[in-house]
Amino acid sequence: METFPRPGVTVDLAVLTVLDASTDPELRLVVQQREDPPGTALPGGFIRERATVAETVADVLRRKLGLSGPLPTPRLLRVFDDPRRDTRSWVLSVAHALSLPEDRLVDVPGRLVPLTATGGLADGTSLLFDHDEIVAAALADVRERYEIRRRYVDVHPDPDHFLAEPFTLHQLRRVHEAVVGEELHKDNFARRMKPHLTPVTEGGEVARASNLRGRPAALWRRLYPAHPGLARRGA
Amino acid sequence: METFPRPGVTVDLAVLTVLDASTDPELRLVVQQREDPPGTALPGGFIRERATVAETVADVLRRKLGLSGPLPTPRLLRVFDDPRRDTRSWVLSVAHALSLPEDRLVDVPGRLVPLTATGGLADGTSLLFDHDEIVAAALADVRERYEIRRRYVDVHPDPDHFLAEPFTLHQLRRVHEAVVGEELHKDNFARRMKPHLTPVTEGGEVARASNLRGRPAALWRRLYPAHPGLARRGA
DNA sequence: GGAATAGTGTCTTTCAGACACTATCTG
DNA sequence: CAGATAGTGTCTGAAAGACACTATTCC
Repeated sequence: METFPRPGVTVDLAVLTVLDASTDPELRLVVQQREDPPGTALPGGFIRERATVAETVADVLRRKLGLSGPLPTPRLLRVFDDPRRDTRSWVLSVAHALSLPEDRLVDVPGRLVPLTATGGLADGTSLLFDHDEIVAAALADVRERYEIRRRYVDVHPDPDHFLAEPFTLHQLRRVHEAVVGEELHKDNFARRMKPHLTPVTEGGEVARASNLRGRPAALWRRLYPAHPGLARRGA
Repeated sequence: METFPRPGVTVDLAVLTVLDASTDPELRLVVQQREDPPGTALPGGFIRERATVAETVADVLRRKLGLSGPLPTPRLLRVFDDPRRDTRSWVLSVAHALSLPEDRLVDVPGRLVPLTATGGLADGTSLLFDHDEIVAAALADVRERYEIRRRYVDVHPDPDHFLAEPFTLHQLRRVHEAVVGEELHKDNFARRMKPHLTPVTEGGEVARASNLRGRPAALWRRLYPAHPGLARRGA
């Protein structure tokens, strides 16, 4: 078997969350400061010897973000392979998107930055390397799974579990709006989601949220544990 | 910057074509014999120093299949990363699918094998490494782009240009049936495709195929050069 | 005319999109 | 009661799926 020069292989993660999911939802991205080339970048790291991509993702989350325990399946975006993407060495990035609920990111080192409609950083700054491209791909990816305007496609109320259960249809709709970046009709949204939700009951009655004003909203749970889209691509 | 052991990185290609597209279409896959581990496998090769994935795909096509010139964009399936997928060394595979019309594969070294409905080889044999998984992913990928039973999704008459122009609606439907593996209604198929086709005219009249029997069918061309799905994922 | 293939009219069902209405809470 | 929020009835338009019919050719 021939031998060839081997590229460095890293995993870069676009970690997305929705802040204030139950009150005033906003999509955010985890970024961190780096020193080696100074600047802001996505968390990432090299694949260790004979490790899988999934193991490397877990490793980056633990070492760079202090996260351990069960994790949602990272979603492959694509391989970033411009030989000049890192000026120091030949490095491929196997870029992934990962969604986490806000409560898992409270003590994370780094910042949770808002995004523009096209996936840029809302403050107008740029990330190191080609990480801006990775973020744009991650935003497109998460929107595709939350986008509800399609038929014959699996609908899931909250594929990435951004919102804690139980929730009202209003809260769920606000989360969807924060992800897809546009407003949705409450009536059509409710009709679409209800087949995939189950009402929370309490003593035979439908449990209701205690609103400050107005009619209390019914509380719901997801019917399914996870969206098929959370599974690894092609697996 | 730290240094880490680096994996070998290969590109493996599931090259698909439709044989006899205009008469009796059948979806086929290119496989080749290997010696190093003896067996049947997909064409593939290592990424050369500071080459991109796209360059490596072109390199594999030229060296392994004798193909050069303009090529359709390969579609990333996923990264196959089981550390035991190649027993000899630690090798990642960046697996791609690529579709080519039959006429570009006439002199290709290797075999054009038919597939089962689930992406296995029709003769029941297995490919080396995890290449059976790659083939299943490639079949799912091409079917997704030919699948016509969806709304709000781009329809393209023949995204991968399996069928030479001009063609009849019957020929086009047979190609779709060969790809998706099920029969389609001719009336609904025609209604769906016509907005994306333009009739071939000859002296002001609609050109027609000279059938052996029955009413001659009108000839059509694609309206668009290529399907958006042919573009690289996330690009 | 008969066989064969091409092509269309149209009915039904489904569902997104939209509007307007009703229901139930607080103060 | 008014104000606010939750939730539903229903109309319209678009398109899939299906059936049956018409059209045009060769023999």
